[in-house]
Amino acid sequence: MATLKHSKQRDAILNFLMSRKDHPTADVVYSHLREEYPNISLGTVYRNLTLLSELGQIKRLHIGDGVDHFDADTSQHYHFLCSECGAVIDLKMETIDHINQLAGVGFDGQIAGNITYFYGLCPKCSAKSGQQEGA
Amino acid sequence: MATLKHSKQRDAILNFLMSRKDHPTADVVYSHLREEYPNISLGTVYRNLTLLSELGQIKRLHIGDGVDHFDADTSQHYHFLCSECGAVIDLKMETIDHINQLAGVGFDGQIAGNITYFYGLCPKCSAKSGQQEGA
DNA sequence: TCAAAAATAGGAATGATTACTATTTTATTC
DNA sequence: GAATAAAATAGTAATCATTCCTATTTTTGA
Repeated sequence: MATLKHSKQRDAILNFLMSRKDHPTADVVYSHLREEYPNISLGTVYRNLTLLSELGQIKRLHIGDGVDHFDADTSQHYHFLCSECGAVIDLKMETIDHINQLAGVGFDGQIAGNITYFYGLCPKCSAKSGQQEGA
Repeated sequence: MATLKHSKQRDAILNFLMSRKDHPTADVVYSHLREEYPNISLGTVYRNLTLLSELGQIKRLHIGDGVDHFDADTSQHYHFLCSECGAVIDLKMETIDHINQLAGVGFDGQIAGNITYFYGLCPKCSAKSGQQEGA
């Protein structure tokens, strides 16, 4: 893969990801892309998602639910995972990179960064649970 | 599984985990346990690791390398993942739970906690890389 | 000792992801 | 615009971690 060649499928995958504020899995991307490209293969979706993340155009998220999620927003932000419905939501918050310093205290290696995500109840599930308790 | 019955295999799995300060995968546990129990099955290892983690006696770690790791140290601590050799190392550092407050600013859901791990070069790989640069 | 419940061994099944290959598409040169 | 080489695709097979299934064995309490 010396020089990169254009592909409609890759463009469509990136465009689809950019149109979403949730964080789709490869399978979700595949399902939606098939509406426009009925013959697109899951392998193509995976290959391009991997390629795009290696190019730094998207981020691959391992949030511990056993499936990779993808995010076209490459700006600095954090993720929240709803323990109830599994939704992955962006958190626009100040950086917490100062924790790297805390982690480095008394550690002889080099801390390059951290992976952090938050969990709990998303706004929707939080509202539901509030109602039920009240009822 | 109403009442829990004793099993030598489960004890051996927990003992093995407690004897290690790294964070073995199910397959590593399986390989070592086979020395003592040549007929132990991988299914038994997985079932007991899952059971023990549900009982809160061990922790299951998703560190994003595609394989689950297990940790018999259930006390508050953080983990470091070496980008070079894949080692998982304990970091004894002060709590960073204040980041939950930061994450909650302007978020309508409920933040219950965070999953955080650090990455970079472990002490050994850090030393090696330093030598090579110098040579 | 006996019986019921739980655990095991062994292997099959699942599900996400990657690998393989013949064909198609893209980009470049004439 | 045709010829060509490189890259991408579709479709499918393979891989790998993990879970599920079932007949047999172990544990435990009476």
